[in-house]
Amino acid sequence: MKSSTPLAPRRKPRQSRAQVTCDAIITATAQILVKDGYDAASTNHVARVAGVSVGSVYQYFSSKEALVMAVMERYRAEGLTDLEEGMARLSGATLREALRLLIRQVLAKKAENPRLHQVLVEQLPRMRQLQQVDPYAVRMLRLVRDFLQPHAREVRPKDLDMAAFIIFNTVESLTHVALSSRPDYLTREAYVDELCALVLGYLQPTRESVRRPPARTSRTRTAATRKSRSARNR
Amino acid sequence: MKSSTPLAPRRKPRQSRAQVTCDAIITATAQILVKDGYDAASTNHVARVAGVSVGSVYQYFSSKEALVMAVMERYRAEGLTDLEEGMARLSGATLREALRLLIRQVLAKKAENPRLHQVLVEQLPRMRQLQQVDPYAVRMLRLVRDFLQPHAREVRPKDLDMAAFIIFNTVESLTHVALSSRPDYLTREAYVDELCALVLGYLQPTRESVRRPPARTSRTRTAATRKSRSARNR
Amino acid sequence: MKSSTPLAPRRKPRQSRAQVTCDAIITATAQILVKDGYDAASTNHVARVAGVSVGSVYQYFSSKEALVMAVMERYRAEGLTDLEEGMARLSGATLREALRLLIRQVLAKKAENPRLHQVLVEQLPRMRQLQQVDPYAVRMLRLVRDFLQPHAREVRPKDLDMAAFIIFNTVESLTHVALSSRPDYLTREAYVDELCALVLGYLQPTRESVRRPPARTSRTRTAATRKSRSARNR
Amino acid sequence: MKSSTPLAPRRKPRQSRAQVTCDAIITATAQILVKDGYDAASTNHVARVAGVSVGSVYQYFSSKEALVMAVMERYRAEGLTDLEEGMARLSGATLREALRLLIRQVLAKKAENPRLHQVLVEQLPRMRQLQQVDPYAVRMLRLVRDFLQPHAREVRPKDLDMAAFIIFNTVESLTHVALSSRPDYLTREAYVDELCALVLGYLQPTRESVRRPPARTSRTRTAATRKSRSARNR
DNA sequence: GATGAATGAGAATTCATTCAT
DNA sequence: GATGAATGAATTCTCATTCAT
Repeated sequence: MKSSTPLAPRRKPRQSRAQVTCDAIITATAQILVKDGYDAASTNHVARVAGVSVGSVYQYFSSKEALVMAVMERYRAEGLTDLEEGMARLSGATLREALRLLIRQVLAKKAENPRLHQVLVEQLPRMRQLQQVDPYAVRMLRLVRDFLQPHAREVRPKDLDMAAFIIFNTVESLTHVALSSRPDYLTREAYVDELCALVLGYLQPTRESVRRPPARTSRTRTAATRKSRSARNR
Repeated sequence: MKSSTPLAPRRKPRQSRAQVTCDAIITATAQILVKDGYDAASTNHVARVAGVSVGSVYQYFSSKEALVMAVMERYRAEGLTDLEEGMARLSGATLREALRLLIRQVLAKKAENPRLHQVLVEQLPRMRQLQQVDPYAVRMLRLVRDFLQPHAREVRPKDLDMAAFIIFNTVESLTHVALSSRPDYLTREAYVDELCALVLGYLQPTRESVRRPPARTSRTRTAATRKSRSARNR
Repeated sequence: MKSSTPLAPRRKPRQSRAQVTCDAIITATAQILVKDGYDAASTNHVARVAGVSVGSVYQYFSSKEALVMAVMERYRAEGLTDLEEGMARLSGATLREALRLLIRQVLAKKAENPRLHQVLVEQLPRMRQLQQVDPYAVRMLRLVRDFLQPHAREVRPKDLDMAAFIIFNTVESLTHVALSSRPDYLTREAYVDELCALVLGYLQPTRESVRRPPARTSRTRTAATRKSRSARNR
Repeated sequence: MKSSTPLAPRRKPRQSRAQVTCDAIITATAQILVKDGYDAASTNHVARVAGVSVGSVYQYFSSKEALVMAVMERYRAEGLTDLEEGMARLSGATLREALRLLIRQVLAKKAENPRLHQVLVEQLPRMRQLQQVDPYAVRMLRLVRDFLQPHAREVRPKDLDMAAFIIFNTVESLTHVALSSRPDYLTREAYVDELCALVLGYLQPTRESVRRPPARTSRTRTAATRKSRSARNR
């Protein structure tokens, strides 16, 4: 349908005024994506909103796709940075604590600008057809894997790459799908609990992994919990 | 952008000839979606492939969206039926066995026509904007919930609706994402194992839920594992 | 720069109203080419002048080039037919007489619509890049060759294909160039004389080939002419 | 369409550095014309290839047309000089010898850079619309006329201006058309022979003008030929 | 019911040209 | 003199949709 044009920005602006223009264009694109969706983000519309001429848009972006790509890039770079920082702050936390923090962060990030998130995720497959590899996804997975690595022995899955893939995508998807079809879940602490239970139950199926607040002596607690649950379910 | 037209087929054709035409149109649309993607599925193209005139397409479908919607409807109806039948065949199976069967079925279904699945999933959000509620999703969730209900006492989550939501979307998403970015996973039994572990670990976190074939001496081994892990975590 | 699109008309119109539209489009294109030149013949402009929508233009012609091609085709078909008819009327004429008639006809044809002729000739090379072979040119040359064939023994050149090529292009070019840079020549009988002299001198260098009116007994006349000319040149 | 801007270079650069820039621009234009054709020769592209900014291009050339014009000018000036030199070397040669040399030279010149020649010839008409008179053509014709002048008495045509026009354009056109549609002819000595025959037959129709090497006993053979032909024609 | 010709708004993209720095 | 960012009119072409036959 479309000959594959390179999606990378066309030229790196050298003069500062060019940088301003370039930023304005990306920002305008994001705005339109949020307000009116992908189809409304025509290059002319973007130019108009950015307060520049179409020509300027094409000076920096070789196509409409490149434009969306740039927004995506920016958004995902943020996500990556956030996650990196989040993880940096995690030293000393238990796996359970760490997971809860990270899941909460992912939810918060997406809830921050749900519309943009939504539109970008919807366009991802389209972009992937054009870009063979998705360096962002690769780095994200690596991050999760590196997070799991030190816990390798406490954790059931042997294939940490697959585990990272599963965990990352589970959290992403469940956040995303809640966002679009059960927004009420996003504000319910129970949902976070369940996500944590899901991931922890996957990583450490023999532990009781859901009760909050975290107990001190895991062995005893587990036994207790198990008993009490049987009681409840009776 | 677009005035919201009703997406239901325009007329239920009563004559069998008309039914044939209508089917041909849906089939043609599906074909094109699979072969060339959403953008290529122009109404004229569909008409040509279906061997009818554009006029006839508009006789049965009020818009392009209605067309895609019909394909989606058909595809999802199949999925629903499959799941219903799958569940019907489940009587007597343990939760673990049942889950494995169902997960395998979902994977198989999607792998059957990955391209169509992909395109339709990509278009889902677009459709959702037009249809506020997604009756298919509702029924799917109900099905999963009804499946969980009899196991309510063996299972940790108390909010079975949320559990159904989480399980259903987890399996769907992980199948989908594997399809598009890790097709190799689809053929690896280990991936099915992990999905089962994920869901079972969520539903029954205190049980050992992954080893295959299912261990007979689970209690002992579980205890042992638990001990060694506690040791490590100390 | 441009991926090579097929230049043949897109669809043969089946309904008569379509034929009307199609003709109107070609006629409008020709008009614009004549009045404003190639660059002005934008598809929108053509549509406007033809009194149809751009969409209709693209229904029948796959690109702007196809449009010009159609005009060319029509114009050249006329030229071919004219030449065929002209030759049919030639039975019994001597080579000299025949040539004079044909040359006069070519000149007349081009003078008939000089502007159109000019524009089309200018665009020929562009079209040739798109169409590998030029069937019209082939047929024209064959026509000239077939005209020479019966005279093969009266005529000096042995390679009749090359002779046809040379004669045809000489007459064409000299007509064309006169048209664009010496329009005064077109109305001067002397110019026709010279063209005849050129071609005849090429075909039959030993004959005296220019004097008008045609003499009866060629042998005597030739001798006489030769003598008188020497006298003049003295 | 376009307001008629003067086509002469904007400023004659006096500083040598500027001259270098100016040359670089013309050379770049020529290069692009050769490699990618007229449409690809955008001013920005030219600037990039020339290693200057668009602004600099417009410092020296008032428009894109002026740019192409400059290339044309340069190319044609070469042609003119070549012809002048060629003629200067001709003293003592017979008309026949002279013609053969000149024709060969024209062919060689065009074959030297066929692509450039082609592009420029295609653009000639466009340029002519802007420049009413073509001083180059005028000078070329004068040159040919001056060449004919001394032979005025050996030569049939009396209107030497028209003769120059015809000869010049015949040779030019037949070279050009061979270049673009019968490149094989360019390397065949027979083609040169035929061109010579054409021109000589035009200038001196009573002489035998084609046999090569030039016959010494032309009178006898000519007579013989004439006889046999008359016989055939009888 | 069916056809397919016609529509036309609107999309992406280019490129000659200007002008502030 | 030189730069290159910015311009924006203009162009090609598509496609969902309508409606006369």
